[in-house]
Amino acid sequence: MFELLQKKIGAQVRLSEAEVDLCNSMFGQRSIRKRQYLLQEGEVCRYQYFVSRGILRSYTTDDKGAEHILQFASEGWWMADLYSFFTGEASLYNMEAIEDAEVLMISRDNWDRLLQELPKLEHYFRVLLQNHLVATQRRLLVSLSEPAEQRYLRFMDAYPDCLQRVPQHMIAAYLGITKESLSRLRSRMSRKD
Amino acid sequence: MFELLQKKIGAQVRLSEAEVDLCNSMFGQRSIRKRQYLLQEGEVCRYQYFVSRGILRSYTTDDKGAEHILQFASEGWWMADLYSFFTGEASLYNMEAIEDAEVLMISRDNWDRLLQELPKLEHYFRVLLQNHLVATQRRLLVSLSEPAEQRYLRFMDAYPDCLQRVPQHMIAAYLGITKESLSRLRSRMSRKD
DNA sequence: CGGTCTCTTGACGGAGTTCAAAGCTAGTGG
DNA sequence: CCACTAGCTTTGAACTCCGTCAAGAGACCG
Repeated sequence: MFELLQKKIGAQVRLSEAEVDLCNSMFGQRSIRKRQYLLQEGEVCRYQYFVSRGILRSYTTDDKGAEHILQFASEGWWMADLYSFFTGEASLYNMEAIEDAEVLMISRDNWDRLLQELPKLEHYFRVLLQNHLVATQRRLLVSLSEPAEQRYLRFMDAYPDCLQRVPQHMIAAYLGITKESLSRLRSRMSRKD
Repeated sequence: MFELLQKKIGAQVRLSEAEVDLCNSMFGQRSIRKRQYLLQEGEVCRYQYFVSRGILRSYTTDDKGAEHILQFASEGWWMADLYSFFTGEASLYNMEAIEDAEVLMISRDNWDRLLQELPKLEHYFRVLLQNHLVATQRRLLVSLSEPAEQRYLRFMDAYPDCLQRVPQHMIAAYLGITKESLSRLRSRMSRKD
């Protein structure tokens, strides 16, 4: 349950056994079935989630009812609406399991306590955020500058595991195109090679 | 020169006078004229920059020669290619002054030293990154889900100061459309009201 | 002035959307 | 074990927004 979390933290920060135990004690666990929600638009995001099994997505729905996916999170990834988590404002996002999943979760109170007890962890979270920001900026520029086909190729390259586990209409919603366009694009590509 | 920087840091972390001096001593300064570069694609980003006067932009150029703007940075904003800064890899981005500007700059060595001496600052930088990430994620979803006109309205709302100081073709490059499209969009909008 | 930077306008083309329909697959219950 | 349904993918035809290419008009600066 906690091995993966500690492996990720351990890659950035050295913790004693007692510190590891303290850290783990701050987290709760939860199992969630395919198609169930961890969070729905309008609710406050009360936890940061760490995926230990399965795969989740976060997304919004626009005025026309189309979904737009912010993130897929499989084993070892974090998921949260940080704005809502820290401000207590209602979230704009939905978080849903694509497969049956298990998550570790930490509340705002425990998070504050954790960082107070183990200030070293600020470093871990800073690096985490930094990597997240770098990746998000890349994705933004790619989505502004490249046509759908290249974005799909990049996606396949960056997240090969998702290809197997995520239905295509969700990949389309991640890339910013319709499922029909992705379907056509794929058949065009397979005709070529 | 340093007041603005300390004002921003002070909003997150309380520093003694000695600590403020230590912090400031880690930064260099540089003046830069309109249209000059702080960084060009292919170079390593050796500094993180804090804008104390003027306005900068970071952008990429795609294979067709079109520019795509990642960020505008006016007084009080940070600018850097964090990936290049921390890994030493070549940067994908260009950083250029839109107006004559003054920046504070901190090298990688000094940055490491600074965080070692004043670990409290991890907190400041984590919050900074967090806010940046939240804003970038919003922008990404908006760029996937909303038509150009609404994105322009949002931009005017969020960065009214940039409207005055940044030429329109750069705003177009920020929104992900061509200068021609933005021009037409604006004339359509002014005809309405 | 002459050149560069900026914004505008027009005609045409293309990538992707919308709407509608049909096939395919997997899970559920009788 | 079959029948039925719900979710997923594919295909077609018409349309639309935006990009491309080209030309011209102001505005600012040396």
